[in-house]
Amino acid sequence: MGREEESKNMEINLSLKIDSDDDEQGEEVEDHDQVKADDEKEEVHEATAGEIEDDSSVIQLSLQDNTKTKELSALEMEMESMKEENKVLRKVVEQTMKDYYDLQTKFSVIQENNIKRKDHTLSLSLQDNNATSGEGPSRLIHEIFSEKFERTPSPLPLNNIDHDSISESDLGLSLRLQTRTCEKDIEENKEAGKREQLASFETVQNKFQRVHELPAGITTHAAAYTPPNRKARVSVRARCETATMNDGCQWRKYGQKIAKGNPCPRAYYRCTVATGCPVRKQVQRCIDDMSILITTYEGTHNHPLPVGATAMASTASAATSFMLLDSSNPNSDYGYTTQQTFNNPYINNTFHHPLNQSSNIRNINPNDPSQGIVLDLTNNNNLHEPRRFSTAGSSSSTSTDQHNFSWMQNKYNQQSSTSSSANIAMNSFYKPLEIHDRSWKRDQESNNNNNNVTAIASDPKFRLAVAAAISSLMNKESNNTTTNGSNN
DNA sequence: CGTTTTTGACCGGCGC
DNA sequence: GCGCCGGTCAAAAACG
Repeated sequence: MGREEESKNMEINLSLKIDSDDDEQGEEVEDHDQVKADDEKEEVHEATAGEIEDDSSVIQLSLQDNTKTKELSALEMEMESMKEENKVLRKVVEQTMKDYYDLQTKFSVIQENNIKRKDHTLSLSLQDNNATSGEGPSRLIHEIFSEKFERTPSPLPLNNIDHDSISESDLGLSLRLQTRTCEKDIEENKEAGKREQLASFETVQNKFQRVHELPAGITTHAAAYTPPNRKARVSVRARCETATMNDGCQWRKYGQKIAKGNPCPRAYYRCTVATGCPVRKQVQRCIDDMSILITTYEGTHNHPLPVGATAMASTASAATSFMLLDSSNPNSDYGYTTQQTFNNPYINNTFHHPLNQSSNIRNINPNDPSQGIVLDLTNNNNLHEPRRFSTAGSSSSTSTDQHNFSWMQNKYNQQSSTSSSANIAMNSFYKPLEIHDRSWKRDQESNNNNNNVTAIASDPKFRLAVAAAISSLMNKESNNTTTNGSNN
């Protein structure tokens, strides 16, 4: 801010200088003209008087004329040279201003990149193709599927996916991998970095493939970069009208708090699929957009997950794969250097949250995507106007805000009509999701040089994970449709 | 009556 | 040492 003001001042000062110079110059010119005109008048007047009064003085006067003409021409020459000098000076000032603006632009770009680097979030979007028409995400998903089935001899028994029967329109889902990194740095380290990252990714991938080959063929790379004494975490942002996002697991609410900085209460759930399952999740509305639900998962399930939960786990695995890859990037801010081992023989849906080294895990603000990995299932292009609850009540049910959402109304209806949050329709999980083709295209263009995305997108394991995630979602949806249909 | 939710109390880490 | 704050506990209430 200070710098901006300073620059404005500089600009103003400079422009004032130029103006004043111009004015002075103009005044000088005017003065010269005035002098010239006065002199001429005097000359005429004097000459006339001389002719009338004394003929002998004519020679003297003509001599005076000659000297004055010489003086005038000298003055004109001087003016010309000054004009030239003025032009040169203007050019110098213009050049300086140009340089200044160039520097300013570069500085702002650098600053932006620094912010981006700090806000190093991974965004995975599962979106509804019906929301808009477009080609970007659907093209990727098509690519993933076609490559998966045509090129990669899949060890995966993805019986839910029929290559012939699934078209992108049928699927209605698309996946977008977006990373925000310092593009300049990436460009600079284009060649070396690419090779390094790919190499390190492959190395670690191979390493963990051997250890954590999942039954479904999905490999998690998450374990490597979870610090000790810190449970893996990931935040999922999704537009959701219901109180909680259905992820296929059974959860029991054990607490609710109003966290600082967000009037929306944060709900604490623990997994009840199996006794002693250490997985917790926190659910909180986004303060900026109340339609967005931020779900933060923590820990690792000690039991096989339901299909719907597997979808989320797979997606998270894909995301954590990315994080692993990105952690090999020296530019990365992720501070993971240590390991956490898993006992889970089924699904490692370990979610990662790259914490600030000095921060305690409990200080994580789910609203703060800059603090770690975020699975963003929202359409940021169509962010609604910020909607806030009345802070009068701690519970959303007491809110009298006119922007009440159906999830608020449904909250108790659902709770009363279902014995478990897992019974909430799966549709609520991804139905509100929207597409963002424009950003996709933009990202595609801007990420042409992005090694991470390229590496991830071309990674067969990632593709498998994505495919598995989508297949699980589809399976769940079809089950739900059937269930809903039978219920109705 | 069993299960789940609610909600105030409690605990522990952290900063001042 | 104290207060703040996030997270958890557990008794009471609500629900099916």
